[in-house]
Amino acid sequence: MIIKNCNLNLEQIATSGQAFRWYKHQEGYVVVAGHKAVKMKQLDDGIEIEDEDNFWLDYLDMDRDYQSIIDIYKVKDDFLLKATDFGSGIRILKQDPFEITMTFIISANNNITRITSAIKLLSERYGDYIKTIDGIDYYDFPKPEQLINVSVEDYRACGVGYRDKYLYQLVKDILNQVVDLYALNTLSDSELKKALLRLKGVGEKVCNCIILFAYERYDGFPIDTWIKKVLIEVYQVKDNQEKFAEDYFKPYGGIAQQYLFYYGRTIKLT
DNA sequence: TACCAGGCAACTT
DNA sequence: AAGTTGCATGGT
Repeated sequence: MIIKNCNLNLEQIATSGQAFRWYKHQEGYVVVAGHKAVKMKQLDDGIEIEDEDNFWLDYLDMDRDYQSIIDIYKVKDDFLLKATDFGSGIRILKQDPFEITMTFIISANNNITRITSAIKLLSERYGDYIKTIDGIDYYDFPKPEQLINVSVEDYRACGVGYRDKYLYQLVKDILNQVVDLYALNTLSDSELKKALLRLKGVGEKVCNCIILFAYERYDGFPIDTWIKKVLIEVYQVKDNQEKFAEDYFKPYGGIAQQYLFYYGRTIKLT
């Protein structure tokens, strides 16, 4: 299918730090999501996906008008003007709660390369085989049931480091029906955050990533090491960053944050 | 070698 | 309540 939209850039989405299963492939990307692996290619005024499933329209959040959001932020200050221009093709993907929660537990105090490699290993070892595209095999992110016999050491062997025990605990809690990530979407923002913060390995930052990328809550503002640099060097805010961000970047703090992250990380502040 | 990476849990004060 | 410290691991 072809999707025409000017706020839709594959490379920007792939490198914006929200998804770890977009693989550069020939002229475009192979994207693994929704138990599928498909080729996507950039066009001048949109993208082409080698698949007809309407799942992708939802996954890519095509019902939202990102230009109207950019228009809100680009007039707030010069840095946001540059950031929204630079990342005008970014969209917030609607991703799977379990995969996102596991992924962002792994992301803590880690770098994007290692996170990507750990997610790939987990999928190859424990997820369903999906298909082979141009000689490369693609695997689904494992479902909790497929991780039932995976030990703390097994997680460690996938390169997740000391976060192994957090992953193990999360899967155990899900299998024992202590938590149901797929039932949390009915909760209010604050109740959802409280439920997620109870999980080991999930703190304020990871929680904000999870609610933004998997629960369509766009006011969470994840503050990581890059965003800290932006807040300090650009906005001169060193203390009470959460409070400042919540106020200054509303009402789509999470989306604004994504522009700041993508731009700030690219221009390498300091 | 020391520091960093989409921070967090556990511990101390 | 607020501040400090250790943490796996590969890259620079």
